[in-house]
Amino acid sequence: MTPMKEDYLKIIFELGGTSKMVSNKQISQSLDIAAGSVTEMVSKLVEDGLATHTPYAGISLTDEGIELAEQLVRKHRLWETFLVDKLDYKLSEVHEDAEQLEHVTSDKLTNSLSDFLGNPTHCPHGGVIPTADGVYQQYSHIMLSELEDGDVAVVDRLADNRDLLTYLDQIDFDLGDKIKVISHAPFEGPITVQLLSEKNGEEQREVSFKASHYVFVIPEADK
Amino acid sequence: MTPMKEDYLKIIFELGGTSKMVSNKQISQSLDIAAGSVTEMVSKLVEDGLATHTPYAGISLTDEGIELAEQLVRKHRLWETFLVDKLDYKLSEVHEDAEQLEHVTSDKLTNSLSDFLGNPTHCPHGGVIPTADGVYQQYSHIMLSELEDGDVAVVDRLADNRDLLTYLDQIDFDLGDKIKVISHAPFEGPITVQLLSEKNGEEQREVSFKASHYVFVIPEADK
DNA sequence: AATCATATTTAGGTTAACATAACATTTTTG
DNA sequence: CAAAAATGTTATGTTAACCTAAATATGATT
Ligand SMILES: [Mn+2]
Ligand SMILES: [Mn+2]
Ligand SMILES: [Mn+2]
Ligand SMILES: [Mn+2]
Repeated sequence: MTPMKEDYLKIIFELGGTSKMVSNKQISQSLDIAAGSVTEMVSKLVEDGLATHTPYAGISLTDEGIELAEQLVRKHRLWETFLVDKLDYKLSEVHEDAEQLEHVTSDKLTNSLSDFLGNPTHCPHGGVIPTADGVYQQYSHIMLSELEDGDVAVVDRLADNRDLLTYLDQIDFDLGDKIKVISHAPFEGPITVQLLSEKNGEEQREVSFKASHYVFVIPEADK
Repeated sequence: MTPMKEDYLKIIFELGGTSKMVSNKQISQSLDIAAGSVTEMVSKLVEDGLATHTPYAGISLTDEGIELAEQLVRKHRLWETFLVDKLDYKLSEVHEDAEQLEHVTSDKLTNSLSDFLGNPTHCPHGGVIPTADGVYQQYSHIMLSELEDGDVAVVDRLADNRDLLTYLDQIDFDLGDKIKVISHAPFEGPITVQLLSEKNGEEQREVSFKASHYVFVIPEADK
């Protein structure tokens, strides 16, 4: 394994390669690597028994590939937790360092770190941290964009993307906020939501249409 | 910069390349890399303005090279401190993880980590941790092997070598111990020392001739 | 001073991970 | 459904970092 192979595995995992097929283009764009190079690297992952590839159709992970990707996600998210909880990083600052650290993290280090952090179950963005034996609990996948006016939900998870997190930081929109959707502006305009926690009184936030697709929520139990 | 270039810089630094010239062979043996590859890499460091090279004579670091090497030592030793102080690693276990982590440690991470650890001045082996602005305090360089029978000294620093540390761990010989040299066995036999701290009563330790060259001490002030 | 041993450099070759460009296959669309 | 557009693959080339082996320089020994 190399850091590059690991990043390929992780992105295929994150693009849904555990269940469906992922396209060359998705990988190419996510990693900013030429399509031809992706084909080449994918064929190595196939040789290694970590992925399957049906030409022109797409790429998926094998069970072994999934296992490896999960452990990478575990390492990544443990480091994020460390950086935020212990070193006081901001949510938007954490990604680049974790992206590097994950590749030089032995199993011993991973488990020691997890213990040190109190074996956290979620990273600072709300993502689930897989356990050492690869158990990956269910997680939220309802986008804020899917809610309708009047719906109430808790912000459960944010995509791990620097630009998004910087934006949300700026408009002071946080993980854990309980919100009520007030209105949808037309033409892919922003979604206005009201913050429902005690501290926030009547405060509202406008979340851009695009950002609303990268914010995941748990809707309030029906009725 | 790449991890490999960084390791070359660091080893030249550790071999004394700040003041004298270091030979190709020393680097080659320390890194376990073929002599020809070392020549090649050194010429790249020279191109980068980090080292000077006089063919057949040797290699030294430029001021810029020294600065970079120091910051690497800083990162390495901060990680070692973290692993031992926070994650409860044994002294002999820290090296390999720190050797990797040092290469993926941004300046922000370095300084945050230092703060988190209370800005330590010494790594768990007793080595000095350079500060962010590259100040590198004086450190001990008198070897245990240089002491004579009857001399008293404090164990101040241990070379950062896994085999050595595992050995010292086994014979229960620690950093900080105050010792009195009892005897030198002939034919490069072990040095017998007595532990002088309260807890240890009359206990003695036999330190191998070879190991005694990798244990640095501060002798008790004359008389 | 000539020989021999050792250290160093140079030359030529390999592998991993990219790139670009040409070629092949799908998919979309008029 | 034919042509155009998009996507994917293959061919070829580059760079970093190694290697081995041959050539050369230095230093030690007779
Ligand atoms: Mn990564
Ligand atoms: Mn995260
Ligand atoms: Mn290293
Ligand atoms: Mn150390």
